[in-house]
Amino acid sequence: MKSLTISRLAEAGGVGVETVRYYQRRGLMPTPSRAGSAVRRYSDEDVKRLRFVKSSQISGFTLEQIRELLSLDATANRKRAREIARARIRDLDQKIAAMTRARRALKEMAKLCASGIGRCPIIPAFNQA
Amino acid sequence: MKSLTISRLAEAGGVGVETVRYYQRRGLMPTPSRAGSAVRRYSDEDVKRLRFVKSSQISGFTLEQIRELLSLDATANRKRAREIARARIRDLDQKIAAMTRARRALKEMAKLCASGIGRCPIIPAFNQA
DNA sequence: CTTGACTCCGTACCATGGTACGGAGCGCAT
DNA sequence: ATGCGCTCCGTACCATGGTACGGAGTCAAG
Repeated sequence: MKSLTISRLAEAGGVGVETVRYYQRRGLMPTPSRAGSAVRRYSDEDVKRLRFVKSSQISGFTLEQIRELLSLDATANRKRAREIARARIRDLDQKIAAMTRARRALKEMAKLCASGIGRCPIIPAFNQA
Repeated sequence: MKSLTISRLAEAGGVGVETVRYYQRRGLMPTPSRAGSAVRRYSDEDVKRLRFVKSSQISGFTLEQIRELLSLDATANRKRAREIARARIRDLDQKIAAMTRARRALKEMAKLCASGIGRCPIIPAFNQA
């Protein structure tokens, strides 16, 4: 079960060893007991947890929000869990909407820019999109 | 034309005065000449520029990337402008995809969580989505 | 049983994106 | 003309999310 060293865990999660330690200090990753040995060992569950942290980060969540989401996995308070999930979904919807507008604006700018009429008008493209 | 004080500009852009000054230091906002007076004045164009910075930030661009995008507005190098636009669109697509997956996972978790079977399984929800 | 790689932990340092502070000067209304 | 609030500028400080360093200990292959 717990067979990975920290460097293997980090490798599997696509982060550095120092980053894993940082996540431990922030309460995002466990610090397993040393179980007789002098080194701590990690499981595949820990790899999944680490990957969860990474993908949540790409979605723009702060480490604190990710810590909160992870705490839901083990919570008995379903009401709170659903509230938090709803709040994060709202955040995502707003950001996705902003990015979709930005994407449209960049496309529009590239088109006008290619047409060769005047300059590459990025500010109006955004402020209208 | 240039009639706004810095505090009016900041207000119109929804940021603080110190933030505008910071953007000036970072080359994102102009530092207009004092034109005889002791205070610098800003135009509606500057307000638009400031709003552009703000909305680009929500889309996850760094200030450096935003500075680059702003520089396109005045550039004659259309090829470079289109390349940069394409790069930023790729960034957006990746982030939008990640966020869409995260949204689906949160929805799924909320559903399972509401059903009352077992816990609120957030990690598997993400790692499958 | 040594040697080289890895672990552990504390602490320091870094970049990004601000926010706050403080002194000096200016400008407008009373 | 005087005061209140704003401006200007430099500098300091802050939170977030790492990254680096250094010393002591450990493990495992030769």
